[in-house]
Amino acid sequence: MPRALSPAQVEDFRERLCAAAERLFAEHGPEAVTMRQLAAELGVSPMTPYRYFKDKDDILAAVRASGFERFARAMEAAFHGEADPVKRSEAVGRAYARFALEQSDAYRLMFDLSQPNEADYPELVAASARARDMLIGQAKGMVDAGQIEGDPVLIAHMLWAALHGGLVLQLAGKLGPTVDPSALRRGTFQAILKGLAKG
Amino acid sequence: MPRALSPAQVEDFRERLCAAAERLFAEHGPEAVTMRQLAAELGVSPMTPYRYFKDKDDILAAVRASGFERFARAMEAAFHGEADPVKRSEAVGRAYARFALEQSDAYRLMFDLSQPNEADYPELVAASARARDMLIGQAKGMVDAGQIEGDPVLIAHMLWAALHGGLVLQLAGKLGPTVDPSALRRGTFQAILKGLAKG
DNA sequence: CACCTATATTTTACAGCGTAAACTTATATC
DNA sequence: GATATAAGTTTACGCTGTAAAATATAGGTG
Repeated sequence: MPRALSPAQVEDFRERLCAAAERLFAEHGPEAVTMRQLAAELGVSPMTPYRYFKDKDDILAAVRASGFERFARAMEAAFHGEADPVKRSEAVGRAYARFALEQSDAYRLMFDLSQPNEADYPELVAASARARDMLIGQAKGMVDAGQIEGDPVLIAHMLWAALHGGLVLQLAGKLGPTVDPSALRRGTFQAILKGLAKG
Repeated sequence: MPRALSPAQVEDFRERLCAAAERLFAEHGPEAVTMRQLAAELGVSPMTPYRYFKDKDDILAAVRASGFERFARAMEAAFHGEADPVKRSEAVGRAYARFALEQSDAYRLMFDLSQPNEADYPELVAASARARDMLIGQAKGMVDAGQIEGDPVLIAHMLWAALHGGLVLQLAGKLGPTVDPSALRRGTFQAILKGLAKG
């Protein structure tokens, strides 16, 4: 079918390849997955993906960006499902943790420290920023509601860092056998909010 | 010089190779560093390292273990430099953050999510546990001093997760331009301790 | 209809990878 | 000094990502 691939066809191929890549990257790690495997998965020759992606790194960036998009969507859904600022913040926090644990492969890829080529991929930057803005808006809601006091941006990052840190230690298997990850998250959240309480 | 390599010679070669590997891994990422480069760095043939390490993964594990060892030493030094439990906890926290930032390449390698082969390398497990025990002991000190209340193990992990999370977000460049990383760490620490304060 | 042209796709090819196996070299023991 | 043995090198193989060349297929034009 040469002569002009429609944008829809291009997008379709990109999505199918990303889906396969996410599954394989998650299962074996990005380094262990070869372009030949990826191509075989879609039933095309090894060089075909290069018409749709610059190179293997570009595929990884696309997979990570799609992860950030689903991540942002999950938190936005939780946000819109609750009206009360405190309940909202709890719901967003739960959505965050649920995403990280249920789609831990995606989460791992998204926050992998050894992949900081981020700046080269605008889509990735945008999707990542969307997730961060979500968290900041949510902290602002709690401050505006008079629940806590302080700079909403700083507070958002405090909660984010604590949540992310706990999840990352859990995923890395560094939590020690007696620590319940869920209790850790709840305890940290409560302690921080109590520490920031107004008055 | 065949016939029997003394343990000291073996250890010497291992250490020299680890030093070179840490530098190169940090600079280019472990995947981008080849065995041939590593060998050339020591002036030996590409296969010589295989007499001292099982394979490339084994070298990475050794580098990470040595990072954890220096990490534990840095915190232990901070611990012994202060007597008061609260000052101690602050000093250990500062030592933690200083290590993560000054030796960020090592820290990155140590906590890289995509390297969970940990269990296969007892040395690595031991060195990692030593760092964790340090943090737990320090939280216990604060609880015993009556400063805060709760399960010391849980509290240690709360502080650890918050600290690690903030550092990891900082190293991944996800903090946003208006957030001062140091203020973030201090704020989180204070909020958690205030939230856990006795009475 | 046939033909040409533009592009999607495949084929081929290459340098470089980790490392197994064969080979070389040099000493410690007899 | 001969020999056994371990350290170190060379060679070789099946991979990898991907550049370049070759092929196949569609639409526009006569």
